[in-house]
Amino acid sequence: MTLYEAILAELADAIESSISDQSIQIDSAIFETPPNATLGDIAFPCFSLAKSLKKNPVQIARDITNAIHEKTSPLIARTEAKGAYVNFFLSAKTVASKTLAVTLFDPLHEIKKKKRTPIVLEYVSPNTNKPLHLGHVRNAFLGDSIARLLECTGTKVHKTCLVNDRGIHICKSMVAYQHGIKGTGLKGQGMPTPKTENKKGDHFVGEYYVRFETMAKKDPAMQDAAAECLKKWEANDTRTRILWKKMNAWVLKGFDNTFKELGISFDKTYYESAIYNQGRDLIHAAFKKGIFKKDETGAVIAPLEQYKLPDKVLLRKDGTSIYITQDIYLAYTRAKDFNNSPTLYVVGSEQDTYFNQLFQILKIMGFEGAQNLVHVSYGMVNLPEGRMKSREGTVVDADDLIEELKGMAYEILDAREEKLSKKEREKRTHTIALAALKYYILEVNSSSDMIFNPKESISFHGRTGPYILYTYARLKSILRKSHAKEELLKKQKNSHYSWTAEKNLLLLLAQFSFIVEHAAHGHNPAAVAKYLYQVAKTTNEYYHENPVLNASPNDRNARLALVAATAQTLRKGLSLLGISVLEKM
RNA sequence: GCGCCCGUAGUUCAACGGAUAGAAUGUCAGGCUUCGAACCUGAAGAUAGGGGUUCGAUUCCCUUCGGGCGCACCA
Repeated sequence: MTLYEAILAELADAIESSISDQSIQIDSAIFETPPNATLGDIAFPCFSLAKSLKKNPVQIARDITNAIHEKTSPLIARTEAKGAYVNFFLSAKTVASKTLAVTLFDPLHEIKKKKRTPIVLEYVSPNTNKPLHLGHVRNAFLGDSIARLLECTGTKVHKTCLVNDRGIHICKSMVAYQHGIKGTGLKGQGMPTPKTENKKGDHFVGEYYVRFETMAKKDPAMQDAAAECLKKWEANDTRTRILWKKMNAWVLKGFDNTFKELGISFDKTYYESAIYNQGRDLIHAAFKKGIFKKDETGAVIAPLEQYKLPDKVLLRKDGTSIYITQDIYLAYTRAKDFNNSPTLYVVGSEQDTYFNQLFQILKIMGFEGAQNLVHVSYGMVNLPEGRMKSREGTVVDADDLIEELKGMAYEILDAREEKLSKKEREKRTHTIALAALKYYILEVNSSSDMIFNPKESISFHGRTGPYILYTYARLKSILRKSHAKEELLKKQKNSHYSWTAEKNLLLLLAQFSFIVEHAAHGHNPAAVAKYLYQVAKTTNEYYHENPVLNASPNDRNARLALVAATAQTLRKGLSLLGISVLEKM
């Protein structure tokens, strides 16, 4: 049980003991936060009791309020009935001692003690023909944050990536690269490389992909050349394979750099080229059992009409495999690799139908873990003018975006008096830039589409990552100037907090583990992001009004403890979003 | 055509079926001799239209209009 749940449970007990019908159980989930802090700290709506008690909910609220008094629980300072609501005003002192006892030490201690089943996560899964773009960035941040959330609840997460490193799209880059150059040796002496062009490998290859598209518009033979290249690749043609390997290596090296910049890592990477051909036996076996059918052309299909899904082709009429063939195979492989752990696929919502098909097919094939596969579907990132289209050059490149944000952070840092070492300046610009981007993306509910306006969207003011970083840095600054010992602050948990300003912040801090657990369970980093903004905003309001260092000695220590607890919560919460903090900024 | 998703301040985002629909940004008006102004205070500003269900609807159902995404022997 988290701290906040314990508080709610205590209120639920108080309500239960105040009503005559002892058989009624109060579910703590129905407590609410009043729309306005002046109404109370926690609200209990009485509508649900109206039926069982056969009374007007307004009257019930009045009765409960009359029956609860200060002796009922040390947590409750007073109660007020307002309409059908019982509004609880909590004792600041009790909330403070409960909250600080937890947050000053380890805010998430309670929830990480539970033993939970390990989980496999698949995310990002890029193609190796062009650089990563904003869509991949959303995917990467979501997957990474979901992994962090699950990990902090005590769940072991195996982060996996499926690299789509073969197919016609890669062949297009290869064809464009070779175009017009005949007779070069196997090692490609004299050909441009990322090194000779001084370009990141994925950008280098991506340019050839773009070049292919422009050339193909004028010369239809290019498409045939790409198809020919794919055939050769599948036939294991040496020259083709060597070039493919070389270009893939460039791209993957580029990806590594970008992932490193983004702070993303994987435990295991699967390559499509290594598995794409291996699902056929599974399909054949299932076909023999009569689970799948052949259509009139001879292709193997999964009939899914009874599940209200479109039928799905599993093997081409020539017997070769397609994308889903390997995904089926991968499900079995991964189950073996990770001991049948439940699997989360973090993939865009445009593939909702595809994953319904995949999971249904695995189910009818009798795949053991089929019930434990979840498509974590996230919305598209659109531009103000619509969808990002690589052919029209409207994609937002991940590397460019990071550089632009770093530039903005640098300008602000540069405008300050403080002289920084090169290393420190780089650390700060990077941290601030990534905080802005991660917060901007994670703060939106993941299932929603979002619009990204490159010119206006990212700012460092208001509801942003840098705002929260800034709040943290100021808190740390206060703590530094106080010269207070940590041990001293930890003793402050029993201080007398009686001011409403502190209580707002304390109540928020009390909710931290509660919020985190729900966010982890719901695969929903946005809940944490929103919460952290609330904490930062409340903190700013608080120390703007209430001096800490210049307060009376008793208040000073109590307030310093609150500052320490808040900083701790912000740091921990940000880390769940993959955002690092700065002690100074 | 069939299926899924979405229409909330100028803009970008919130709101377990619950109290006066919240923020941010932009606009306007204020606040640095005061722990860091990447901050704080205040003002104006919104549920696409029409029906229903409910004590109560931004939320659920029907419908109209407007967007997006699927319905590949592409990956």
